[in-house]
Amino acid sequence: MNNTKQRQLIYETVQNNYDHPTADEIFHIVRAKMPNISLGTVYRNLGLLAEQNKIRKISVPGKADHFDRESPWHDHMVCEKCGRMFDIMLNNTDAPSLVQQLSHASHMQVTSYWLVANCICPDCQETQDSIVAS
Amino acid sequence: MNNTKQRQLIYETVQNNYDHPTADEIFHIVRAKMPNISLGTVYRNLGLLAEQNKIRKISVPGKADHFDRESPWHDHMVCEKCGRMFDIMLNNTDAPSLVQQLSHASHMQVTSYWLVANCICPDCQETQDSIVAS
DNA sequence: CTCTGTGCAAAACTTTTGCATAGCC
DNA sequence: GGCTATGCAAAAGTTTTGCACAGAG
Repeated sequence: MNNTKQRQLIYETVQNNYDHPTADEIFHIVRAKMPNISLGTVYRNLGLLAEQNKIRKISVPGKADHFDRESPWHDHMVCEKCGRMFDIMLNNTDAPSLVQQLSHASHMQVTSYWLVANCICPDCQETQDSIVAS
Repeated sequence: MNNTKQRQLIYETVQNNYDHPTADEIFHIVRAKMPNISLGTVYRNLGLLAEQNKIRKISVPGKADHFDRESPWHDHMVCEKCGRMFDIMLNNTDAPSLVQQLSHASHMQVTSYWLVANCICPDCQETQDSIVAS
């Protein structure tokens, strides 16, 4: 895998971004610094980088995929009010991992999973509370 | 919501099918009985029925959505060899539900989640074993 | 009769791909 | 120089939507 300027920039962009951007959002960010880069290149490199576990791809039902910087394993939640995506560490206790729970319950070999939870984030919860209270 | 022949047939088709068909598969099944039905009608009704919890929509990353008959809550696994989809009951024990686990770990209100696991099903596991053994 | 749903086709949206050219090693 | 990657645009795959007409209540 060659080390091209495009690939490097795409990688750094994801790695330095904490907002779980989509491919299209990454395209626009990257394009500000490299005006000729194409969307195809962004998709190709996001796919390759994710395949090598240098970044992570997060699928969301019915929406475009999001991408996350490389970091210790965690899951994701999406606020159903504002749409922002949040990280969540499911296994901060010594409970069985979700893969273990799934294997155990199914009696099959489970290799991985996709999980996205719907939540109401603290900001939106507060707004909701103040509406209810008023 | 009117009770049309199309809607009724689509509903029955999903309800009587145990293979987690996609919209397109449902379209072909239904079309055998009602040759003029359109794909748009199938999509519209699957969406409506899922919204009213009369059937369930199961998203799979990078693939078309699948649909499942109405039945007690369960999650889904996809065999990474043969692609078949299986039901799984995660909560057959008295362990905390996944929603509880997520709420607890995140300190947010979790309303629902989407989960699809990758597995190797018994049939494919067996094939694999016999290859290894030979 | 009125309102909702259908059929058809076009469009929307995301992602992938073919191909000629450019750039890395 | 050879091989990989890029840019561009077209295509693929799934799902949604606009509109005129048909059917349900």
